[in-house]
Amino acid sequence: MGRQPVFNREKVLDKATTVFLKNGFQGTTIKDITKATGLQPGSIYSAFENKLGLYTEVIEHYTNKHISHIDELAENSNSNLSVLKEYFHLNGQHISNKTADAHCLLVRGLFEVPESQKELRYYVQLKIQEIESRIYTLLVKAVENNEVVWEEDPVDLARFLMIFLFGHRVLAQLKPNASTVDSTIKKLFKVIEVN
Amino acid sequence: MGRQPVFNREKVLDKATTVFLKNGFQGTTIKDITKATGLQPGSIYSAFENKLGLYTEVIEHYTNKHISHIDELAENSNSNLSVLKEYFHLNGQHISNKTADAHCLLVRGLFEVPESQKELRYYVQLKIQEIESRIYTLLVKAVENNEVVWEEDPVDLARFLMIFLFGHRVLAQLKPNASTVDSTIKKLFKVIEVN
DNA sequence: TAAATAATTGATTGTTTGTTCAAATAATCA
DNA sequence: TGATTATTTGAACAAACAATCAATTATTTA
Repeated sequence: MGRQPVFNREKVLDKATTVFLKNGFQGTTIKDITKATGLQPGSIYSAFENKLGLYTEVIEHYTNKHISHIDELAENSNSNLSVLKEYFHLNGQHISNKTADAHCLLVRGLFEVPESQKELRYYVQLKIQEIESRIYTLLVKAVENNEVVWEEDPVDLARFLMIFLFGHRVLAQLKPNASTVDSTIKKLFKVIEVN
Repeated sequence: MGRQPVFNREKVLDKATTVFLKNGFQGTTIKDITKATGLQPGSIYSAFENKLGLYTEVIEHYTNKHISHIDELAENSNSNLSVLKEYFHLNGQHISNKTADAHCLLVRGLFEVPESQKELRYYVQLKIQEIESRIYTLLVKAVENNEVVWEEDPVDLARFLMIFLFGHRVLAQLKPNASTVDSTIKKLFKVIEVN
């Protein structure tokens, strides 16, 4: 009974994502959100409780998209190594794409979600772990299929790749050109690949 | 003529560094600074112009310390590779030290200094380049001395190591344990080292 | 159609923020 | 010592902020 929300929640989250991606959590005002979404403050607060509630939902939205993207890549390929490569190269293209906002909500969240927001911090860390575990699974299969050489625990290699991904997110802020980014990724895989 | 400032500028910068390191630029209020330094708002504004001026000087202060630390390491060693290793391992120890604030002002600055603050953004990028160029110089010498194997341009390897350093700064936010961090660094050097 | 229910509006609120400035204070120099 | 010059003080200010809520509007159900 009663009215249904007049706005499309997905679309609002997409627009809010863009704003948070550009300005971060602390750098984004409710006014920014009202401008971007066309919603009034009251509507935002009624739908998302408060700024942190909106931000949390934006992070969920953003991350779920990202993770299902990885899963899609994995489904449409029979080589585990090539899935990893493609994922890294797509990320690389993204961070060297000058027109896009090459921030990462999760990495950025790690820096600016204060210690006091324990739940949200934990959530961000959990989502990063989910990405790492996808990489781990792909690596284990790749080692089994002799696509990758790694004598030790694949957990370490997954962590190694994550550090590299993190590093690229920071590098993104330096607006590197695509060829530089691409060559660093190639070097990374040359290290672990069976040739 | 007239009074001299009653406070020690270095000490004030050190205390302000701690605050900015903990809360970031946007997360730090002048009140936080007055609490940490014991200075009144007026004194801060008289000495540093404004919040951004203080922050800029804090970044200078912090980075100069960091860079002279690298230079000291280089002076007190005759193996260029071991200088690099030590630098990376010291960084690794720092980010896995639970008691320390393992943020990095420069990396964090990249994320939260807004595009509009062009000068400061440029300055942060410049300081990062200074670190990269130290690493580059050490690498060139290490390759010359056959401590490191790298067929291609050392510029690429320096960039590769920087990405790794960046990645560790992000990893720091996940409070990794020291052994994990240490093993990732060892793996990194195993890749480039002559054995 | 009427009553009930829920979302939307947007001016307003109470804080918090960065910043200012006139008065007070201390150091310097002649 | 006295005059000058600078810093220090901290209350006060305007602007920006997250959040609120009574009034309004629209939708749903009976």
